Amino acid sequence: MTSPRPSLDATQLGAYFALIEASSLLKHAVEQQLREAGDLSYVQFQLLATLGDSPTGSQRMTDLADGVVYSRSGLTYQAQTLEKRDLVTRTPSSDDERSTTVTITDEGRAVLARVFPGHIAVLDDLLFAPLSRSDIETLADILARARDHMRRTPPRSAEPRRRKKTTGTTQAP
Amino acid sequence: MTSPRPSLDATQLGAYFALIEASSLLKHAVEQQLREAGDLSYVQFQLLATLGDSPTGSQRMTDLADGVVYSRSGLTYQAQTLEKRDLVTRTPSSDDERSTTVTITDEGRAVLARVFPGHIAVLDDLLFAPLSRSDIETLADILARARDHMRRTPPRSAEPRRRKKTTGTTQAP
DNA sequence: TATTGTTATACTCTATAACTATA
DNA sequence: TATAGTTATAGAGTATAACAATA
Repeated sequence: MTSPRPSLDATQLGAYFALIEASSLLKHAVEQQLREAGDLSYVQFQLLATLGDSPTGSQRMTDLADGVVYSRSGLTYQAQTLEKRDLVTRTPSSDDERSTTVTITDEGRAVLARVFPGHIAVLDDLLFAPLSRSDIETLADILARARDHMRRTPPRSAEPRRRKKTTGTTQAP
Repeated sequence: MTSPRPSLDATQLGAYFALIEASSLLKHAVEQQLREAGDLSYVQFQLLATLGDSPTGSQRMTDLADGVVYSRSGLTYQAQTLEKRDLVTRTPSSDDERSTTVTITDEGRAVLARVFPGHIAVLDDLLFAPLSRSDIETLADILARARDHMRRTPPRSAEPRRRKKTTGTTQAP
């Protein structure tokens, strides 16, 4: 199936560790800033930012879950939390009664606006400061390719929630 | 203090998102593999791997915490969990009675060995597959610089646990 | 007094499974 | 029957603060 895997070489190990450590340190710092500036967790920020980016300010739950969160119940939990704070509203979709449309409120946008400057400052200070312009471009290019590949490659067993077209032959146990 | 921060440009945003998303997807996949293959969380794996790498198979709690975990109580919790499973032992340090020395056991090494092949397979399939040799080298270089910078730049307020040398003038409240 | 580590505790987050309702 | 979402629930993980013991 997959060829022999003796081990990783030094370069690969270095890339792996650097990726994990850098993202972990960055996320930690960002989480702290988001908590202080707007009492938001990272996931909550991601949800608000996703909605804020959308032209309508709205998204279906499932689409939100695909982008940000990994389980549906987890998203329900976060959506409830945000709704309690009046940062989003949830309404039944008009076209498909099963769906719920989540919409960012003015207050939600206000929190985003309050949080953004510090957020950017953290990124500038921590991530971009030691990198050249071309470093950043290269980084974006390489990691985007890796990310796109990962999105295309579902974790071995766990089949994707969202089956594009039932290929049919998946008749196993 | 810090100069005006209008916003991030497209490249910066791309690099930031790609970093967060790629690392998040990768970590998720790795966590699943570690859980299935050895019933380990990522932090637990990091702790075991750190100990396994050490020439003596041992580390002081504080040194472990510095490298892997963020709060000391969090490390105590994880160390207890690992000790219950006989994957590590904890003993008072001989030189400094306050310290605890954590040591990986044979069984801990066995779990590591059981988990490694799959771990590497996930990295190969998900992270390295879409990247060229030189991509990987470049990635390692850039992210290592970013990581080192972040380690040197403590989050604005929270002073580092480990004060190198008391600069003295910190005479506040 | 400062440092190392543990404990008690509270809270956030996530996931699984069962359930409802609509398509 | 399949899909969208919620609920109940349980478990893992983390952090804060108070504490004990040693330096």
